[in-house]
Amino acid sequence: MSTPERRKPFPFDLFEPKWQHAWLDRATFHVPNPGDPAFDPSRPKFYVLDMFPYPSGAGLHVGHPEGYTATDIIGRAKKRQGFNVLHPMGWDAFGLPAEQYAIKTGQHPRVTIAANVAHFKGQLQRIGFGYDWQREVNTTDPGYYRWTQWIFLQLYHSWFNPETGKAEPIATYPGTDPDSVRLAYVSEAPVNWCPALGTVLANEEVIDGKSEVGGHPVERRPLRQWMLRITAYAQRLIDELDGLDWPESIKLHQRNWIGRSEGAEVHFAIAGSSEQGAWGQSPSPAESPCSPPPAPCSITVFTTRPDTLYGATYMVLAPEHRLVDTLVTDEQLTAVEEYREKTARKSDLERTELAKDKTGVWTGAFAINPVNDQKIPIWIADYVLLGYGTGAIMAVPAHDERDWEFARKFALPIRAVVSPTPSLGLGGGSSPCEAEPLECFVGEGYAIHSGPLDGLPTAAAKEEILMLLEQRGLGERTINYKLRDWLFSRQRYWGEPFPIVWEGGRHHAIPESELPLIPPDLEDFKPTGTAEPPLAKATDWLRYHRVHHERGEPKASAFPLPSLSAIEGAEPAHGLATRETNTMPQWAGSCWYYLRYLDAQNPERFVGTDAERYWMGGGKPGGVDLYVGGTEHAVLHLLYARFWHKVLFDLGHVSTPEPFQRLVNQGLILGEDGQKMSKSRGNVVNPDDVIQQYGADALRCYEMFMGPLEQTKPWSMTGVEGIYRFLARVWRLVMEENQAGEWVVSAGVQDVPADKALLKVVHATTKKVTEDIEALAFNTALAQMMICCNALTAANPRPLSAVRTLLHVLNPFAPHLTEELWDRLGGEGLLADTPWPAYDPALLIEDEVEMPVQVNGKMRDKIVVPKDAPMADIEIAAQAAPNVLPHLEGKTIKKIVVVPGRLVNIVVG
RNA sequence: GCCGGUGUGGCGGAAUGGCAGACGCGCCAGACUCAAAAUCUGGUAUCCGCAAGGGUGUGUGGGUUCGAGUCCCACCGCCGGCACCA
Repeated sequence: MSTPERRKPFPFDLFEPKWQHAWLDRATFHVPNPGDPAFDPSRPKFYVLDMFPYPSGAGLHVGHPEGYTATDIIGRAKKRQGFNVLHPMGWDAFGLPAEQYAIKTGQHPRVTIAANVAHFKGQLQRIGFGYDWQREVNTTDPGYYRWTQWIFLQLYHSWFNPETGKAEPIATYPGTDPDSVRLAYVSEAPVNWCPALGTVLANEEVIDGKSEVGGHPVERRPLRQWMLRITAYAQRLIDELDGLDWPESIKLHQRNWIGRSEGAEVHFAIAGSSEQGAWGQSPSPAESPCSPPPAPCSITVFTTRPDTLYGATYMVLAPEHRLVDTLVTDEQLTAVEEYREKTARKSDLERTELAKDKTGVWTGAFAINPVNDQKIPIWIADYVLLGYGTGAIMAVPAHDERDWEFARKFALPIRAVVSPTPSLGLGGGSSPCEAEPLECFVGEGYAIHSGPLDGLPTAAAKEEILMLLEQRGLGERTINYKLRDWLFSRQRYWGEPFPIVWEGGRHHAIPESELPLIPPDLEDFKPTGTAEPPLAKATDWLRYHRVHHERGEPKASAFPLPSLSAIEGAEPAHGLATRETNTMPQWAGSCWYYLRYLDAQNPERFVGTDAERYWMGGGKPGGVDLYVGGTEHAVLHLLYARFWHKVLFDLGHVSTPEPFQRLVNQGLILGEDGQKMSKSRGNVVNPDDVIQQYGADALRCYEMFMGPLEQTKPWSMTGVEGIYRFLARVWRLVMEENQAGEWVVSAGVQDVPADKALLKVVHATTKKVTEDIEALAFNTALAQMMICCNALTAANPRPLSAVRTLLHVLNPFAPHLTEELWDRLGGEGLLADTPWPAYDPALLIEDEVEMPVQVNGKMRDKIVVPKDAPMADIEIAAQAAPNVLPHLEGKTIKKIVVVPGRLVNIVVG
């Protein structure tokens, strides 16, 4: 015989779907835009945003609902507190994860994505999230990526004007070669090529020499690629963090990633290539045949310590440096070539992680240290990176760990020029001292053995040498950033095609009227295995036929597009032009999705002006009031989105300089074993199973009760049961079973006034929950509601008004249960539409207060005194307390500290 | 190596410089039950004590203060990130 399933403590399986449908049918969480008939301009706006998911085949894991529940609680509470709440959701569906999944299953990504989106959406709806589904976006929808392509064209048609510090239309560029300054440009630089994935990757997508997706090896390879000039915004991306309410750790992370460092570029003449001795002889740069701007006979280095220039005893170029070929002597040619080949074969991993042991070879050439005319050897070594600074350094082994190591290994001279203390420098003067220091000193101190700099503290020495270098044209102040331009093209099928055509080796934008540019419907969308993108297989699509616009140029065009024929003098209608076959990276769609939500259906613009001003407005730099997501996006997504937003802001398309005002990172949820959840560990918790067994409200409340939102914390199934029991107690507060086994409203709930103590608990709960939601302290809000529930359970009869208040404040956490009980108790309309309760602070004040009494800081007894008893009375009562007396015996009272309403401390000696 | 975070009962965690351990889990006892589950009630840091009460206690060691989990200094452990960026 089959055992009937044990009866559930409350019928969540029946009422949860019911209320989910009610919210959908009534569009409870739809919010109108300015201009819509239902729009209420008297309400303030609140834009609360989740990081939208990749709809992968695996479905949601319990990490997703953590942040999503937090924002849902905020959104539901704010709505009931009188805000127009925008809380949307969408799908980040282009890119590698989706495409890899499609390849694995052999189905077209369009098909798998549609299925995955349906799956994800169903899961989210079963948790009861109050999203405005009328604003749903999908980055792979032509109506969406049309505008991703449009934004790319804005980048393509713009340049960063250093004078104004802003992006401007390319037409304002005074130079002759606009292609050299566009924010979207083509580069031939070496890139991270991943053979297994068949694509290049951004620096950020390569971890330890392996691809972030899949962990495949990555190698360096020169390829023609689209780049976005994010480095132009480096300074603004640092500076404008200041106005944002982000965790300091994330701001710091971004600052470090951008990696600003102040220093100098110094020009070193190459010995033998021309006359040298610029320091003492020719103060005027114009007179020197070999003076800067750097001619081929000099090497420019970047340094943050120009004050150590006198200690530069050799020089190192990156092995790939352009000048190596011209510098190398015949004797050293073989060694250099061998070394360069060996380096090229090394993976990034070998070059950095494993290779703490320095390697390098001498080129045979010498440079001249411009301050003392010393001949110093020029080496190549792979500890110098081509991509940073000028790809060349002056080596100061006495004051740089890496140079020190290298100099020791190859027996190069080491010369101390900074002393940690001023006294050590006294005897030194300017006399050369070749005695090698015993250890490397990288800190700041006082210059020694440095001619005119001697005795100066490091900061002043830097200033002095910079002045001298600049006077003589031997160097200049520079600021360098670690941040590189953003490699923006991928050799994959599943991404936005570029709105670009090639003709005679040159690129041109297609007109906006031709957007969206839809990719060809390839049957075989797998990577080609070569650097040739899959789109190149679509021969028909590839051929570009210029569309003649009978109705003239499209209206939204911000800048007149150059005519192809005008530039090339060619006849484009004959198929001479071919489309760009690269596609955009996954990040493209997520760079601006928060803007599309504002006006998701707009066919005319990427976002309507009024909608953008309203939802992003509020007088702060960032428009989104609260953005919740994981730390894994601390630099990539958040930096890219800020960059695009600033470009759009500069060009006048959006009204704020920053996208996200307040950012909160939810913490990682670990498995029950305290380990990171993963399939291989078998500790993955599926939210569907939790809902099946305990209901959506229990899932939501447990995720919030686990601990502080931002903290990493382990899952516990018994913890879920604890919350489940709490929800069941709330249910039984209102409902009981009759003899037929049906749930009916309990006779214990009566319309009677609450007594004073109960009233206090209820109002204290309203206060605490209201404040804790604001502070995102959901765990303590739930703890208070448990206290309230326990107090109500003990009350007989249970006052209806008090029960209702608990339902009010519990509603954002457990929306289904509270909606059901609200309905059973005869509440009007949906609880989700009901105004948030107020509390009366007067009810929280006690007539009498209990005060602990300490003697010398140790708790001894407690006294109860009237709320506003005079200090003197309190002191007397405290000294008379039974458990205090023995501790005062034989001692003299030195002092009595009375903190009104808190405690008394009697100090005795 | 550098940067950030974090250390509180058996567990998750709570605590504007003012009663450490709220709330929940677990455990123990009791009620209900023929019995169990569920539910309800009470207890539960640790040591001494029959108890009243007392000693100790928020990673370690110092300091500031009438009073420190909280503030300051120096360490230690764990977690995360960056990593030859000149």
